[in-house]
Amino acid sequence: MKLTKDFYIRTDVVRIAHELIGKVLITQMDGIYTSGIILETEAYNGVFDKACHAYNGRRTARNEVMYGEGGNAYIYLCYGIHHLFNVVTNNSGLPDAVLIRAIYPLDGLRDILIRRNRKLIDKTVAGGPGTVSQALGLHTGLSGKTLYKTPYWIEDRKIKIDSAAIKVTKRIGVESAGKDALLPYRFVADFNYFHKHDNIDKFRRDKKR
DNA sequence: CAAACGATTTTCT
DNA sequence: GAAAATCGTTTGG
Repeated sequence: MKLTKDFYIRTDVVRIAHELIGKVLITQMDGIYTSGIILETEAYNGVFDKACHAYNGRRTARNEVMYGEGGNAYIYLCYGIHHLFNVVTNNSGLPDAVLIRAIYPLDGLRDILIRRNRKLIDKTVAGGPGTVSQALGLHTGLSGKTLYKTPYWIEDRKIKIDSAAIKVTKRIGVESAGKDALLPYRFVADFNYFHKHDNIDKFRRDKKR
């Protein structure tokens, strides 16, 4: 079932980042349906978090959507090349977000491979925040839309993950955030946890692949 | 208005 | 493992 407002507007962004592991991120646009199981996330704790775009209340045209109500997506361009997809959380005025850093490709594998210019599904197809967006067709032009309907949303398909299989670490690429760079805000499940899953097919909606 | 800088990925050695 | 690619956003003068 599709996640609704009550999931996103909660105040504990770290908990939400943890809970998003194992949920399914879906895009549907131009007649193409693609999805993946969320494998890796990072929490960005609003104005208190030096690694967050909204640290100390910084508010610009780019990050404005972070200040809106939880349940919208914040997509921005990183390093001039990569489109990074974030889930905005918390209530209006509290700019928290969760960066989706990796997925396990689930539906629309043919289209995902075409978008990524690859031949086979492996952990490099959508194993980083930039490649997640490329695999699912996400880009900055889609920033600020609601996660309750197309072109993108998140579902709970009741995929069970052993809690011991979710690693907690410091975040990637935020060294300049001082002591905040050490916070345990990153959650990771291994690609192979699903790739070797006996019954992964039952979680697919696109049975043809 | 100029310059530096990224919540990264790919390629080449 | 190092280095290039690449450009909108932010910052400084």
